[in-house]
Amino acid sequence: MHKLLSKDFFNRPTLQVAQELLGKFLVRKIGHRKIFGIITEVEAYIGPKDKASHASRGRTKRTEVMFGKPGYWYVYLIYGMYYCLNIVTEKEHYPAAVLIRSIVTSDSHSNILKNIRIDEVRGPGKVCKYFKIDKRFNAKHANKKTGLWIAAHSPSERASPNKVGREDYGIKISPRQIKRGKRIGVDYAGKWKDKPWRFYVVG
DNA sequence: AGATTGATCCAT
DNA sequence: TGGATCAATCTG
Repeated sequence: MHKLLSKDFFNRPTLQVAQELLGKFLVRKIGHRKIFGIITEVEAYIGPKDKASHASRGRTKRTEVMFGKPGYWYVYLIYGMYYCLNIVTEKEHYPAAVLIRSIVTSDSHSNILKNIRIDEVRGPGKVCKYFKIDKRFNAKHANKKTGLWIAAHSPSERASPNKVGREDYGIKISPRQIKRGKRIGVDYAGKWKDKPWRFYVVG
């Protein structure tokens, strides 16, 4: 089983969701192929007051999705060139989301826990490029029908489930592997710019 | 450090 | 309607 993360997972405090997303699998289905990666870096954008968040300008056509239901994608174009992927969190009408900044990837022939052929994709623009994500996903539910979702376990068909040392066991991130820091690229956000709402995996 | 690039938002 | 801005990335 792939254990697709559901609305209940995202309908919680954003800082908690953000940290728990580390180690989860981002999965993109294109035709019959699946691309997947393990989430290694995220940032939280929380509430209507957070000046670093697009939602601080209120409900607009663009930010509407952040005020919507948890478990939906918020995808926007930045600098006219790069897409950024967020997953909406918390209850409807409270604007919050988690930006997925980095992943590590491994194809189905690899064994992640054996550390064979792991590629890092660092930066939200590069994550979207790697997964072929664009505005079409904006405001879509994160599920298999959409073709883009988050799972607790690897979608690999090859690995055996529930065996330690196999991909399908999932990735356990210990608290000591998680670092916390300021969000990137939000120096304009006044007192909000220094909020330690970025989480990333080391080692 | 500078260029790139276009959707978005708000003040004309 | 115009123009500043921007949750980034690449090249020097």
